[in-house]
Amino acid sequence: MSPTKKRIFEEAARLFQEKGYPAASMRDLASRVDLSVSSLYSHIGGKEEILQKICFDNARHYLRVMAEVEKGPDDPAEQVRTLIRQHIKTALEDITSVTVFNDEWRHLSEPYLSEFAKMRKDYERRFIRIISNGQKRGQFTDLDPTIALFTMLTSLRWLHQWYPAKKGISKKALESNILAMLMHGLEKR
Amino acid sequence: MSPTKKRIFEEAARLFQEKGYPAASMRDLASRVDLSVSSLYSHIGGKEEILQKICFDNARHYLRVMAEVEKGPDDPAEQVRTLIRQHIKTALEDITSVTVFNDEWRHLSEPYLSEFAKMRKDYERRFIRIISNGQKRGQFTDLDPTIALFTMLTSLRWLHQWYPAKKGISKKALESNILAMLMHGLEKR
DNA sequence: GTCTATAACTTGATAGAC
DNA sequence: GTCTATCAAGTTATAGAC
Repeated sequence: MSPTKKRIFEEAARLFQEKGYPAASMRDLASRVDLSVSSLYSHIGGKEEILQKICFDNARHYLRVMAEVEKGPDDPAEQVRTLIRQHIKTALEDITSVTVFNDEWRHLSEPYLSEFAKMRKDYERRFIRIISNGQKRGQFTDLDPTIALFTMLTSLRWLHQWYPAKKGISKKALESNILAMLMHGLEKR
Repeated sequence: MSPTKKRIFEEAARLFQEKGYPAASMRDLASRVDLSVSSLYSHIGGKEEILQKICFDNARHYLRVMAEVEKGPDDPAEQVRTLIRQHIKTALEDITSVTVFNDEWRHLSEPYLSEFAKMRKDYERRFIRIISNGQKRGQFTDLDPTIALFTMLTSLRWLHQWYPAKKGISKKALESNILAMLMHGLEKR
């Protein structure tokens, strides 16, 4: 990918995060990369192409991690911990892209929207299977697996608003705190 | 409020939830309430007025609940439980409005945006104080209070996508599962 | 309160010169 | 690959008749 094209994608991700996809205009984007609007179209096919790349790159990434975890040791508690750690790691490494992936995917048009939903559903199904396994072995509390899953997945969504501002806390500390919160909860017992 | 005005606000909330505020047009809204676009303006001042009402009604509600909790028994664990229960209750009772409040507030224009941010920050500050109190008394684990707070607050944000589809599970069961997950975590110990 | 018609503006995208 | 100029469609909102 050419340097200009790369810059366009990076600035677009930032813009989509700040304003949301529909409110982000190609004029905004052009001004940020210091090009005219029409010049953008020498590098990309259109606005939605950018959203598609962000969404599917991330979806593929998460599915790849899931496949690795499934191939690894058959220990549900460790598998869940690995998945959460990966979510945190990915979110911190490329918080802009992950945020857009999380919040803006619904603005994909068909048939991309359906394709994306399928991948998402697949990921959730496989995650829930791991949680169910852990419950069968008595490692996990008998919560509804879906509730447990979504509580974990969404609890990472505040990072992009909050973490950049709070430099005092290290990535390691952040990871261990979130992991402790989700695995052990707030209350002592 | 007149019945027509009420219907406009209700349909608008649904529309904002489905498409997001910027992508929801007054034409969409007019068509849903079976009026012409111009007739909408006999009932409301404009598009953003609807968003403002949703955001500030909810913000005031949450702050009112917080005030009651602060006046109640000085037991941090019980206070946190009450707050979470209230979040779940409110979300289930008016899931559309709460979702818009959560996801679309950033599209408020000034000075409303700053006013809203102030109320939000106030709520967070007071919630964090309760968590810190619980930690000082040894009721809570020594997590970073901000991390604990946002993990709790955002973990409720998936309800609107998921709960309407999954009728098998009762509100009571949902509440106890989420509460258990946040207070005790996934893992047995 | 309702409508039709329209103003004033922004949107994504393209034509065509250089 | 860059630009200026422009298009066609969509946006919120209003004027004014009934």
